[in-house]
Amino acid sequence: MLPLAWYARETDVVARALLGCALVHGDRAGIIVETEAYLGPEDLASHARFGRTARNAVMFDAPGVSYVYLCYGVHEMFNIVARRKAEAGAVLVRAVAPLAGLPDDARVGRGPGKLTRALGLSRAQHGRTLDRDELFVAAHTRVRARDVVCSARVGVDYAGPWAARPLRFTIAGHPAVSGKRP
DNA sequence: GTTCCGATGCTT
DNA sequence: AGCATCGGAACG
Repeated sequence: MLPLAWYARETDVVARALLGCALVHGDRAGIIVETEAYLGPEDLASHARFGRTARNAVMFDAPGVSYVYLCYGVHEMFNIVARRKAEAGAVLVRAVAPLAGLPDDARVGRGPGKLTRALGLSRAQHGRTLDRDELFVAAHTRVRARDVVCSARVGVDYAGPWAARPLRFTIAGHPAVSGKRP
């Protein structure tokens, strides 16, 4: 299990480091293959851009805590608070490959809304520290630097200059990465 | 194959 | 009003 201090680094560094790690919820688990870093209030794509609100408050608190919210009224999104000294920061987990307790089908964890459904994550897990048997992240597979692709984040075109920043991290060519097939 | 659109509810 | 999405319908 990764200790809470592991998340107390720059948000983009944590986003990259989460690739290949196992996200475990109860008896279900997936290997993280896609993440996005959302920086502090200056990041116009981040929920933190409006400052601290009722929804995003945990982003401003201690690292290693889950931030779960409902998107488009339909999908639960699972984030992990991660930052060093910035005012706020979180990593959106966008895709996992089945590891345990899931159908052996890359599609079930492909996309941020799909993975939360597959792993049974919802706002019930919001604000939980990731240091309990029930919900945690563990080191699993080492991912080589040349197997990591950085690109622009998905669905943030409104964010002006921040939309193009390479803050999305994927394992190159992995079948569970969201989006179109290459 | 691509593009378009409705569902659905919470946030500012 | 708009959104850190998804799946199905419509179209070529």
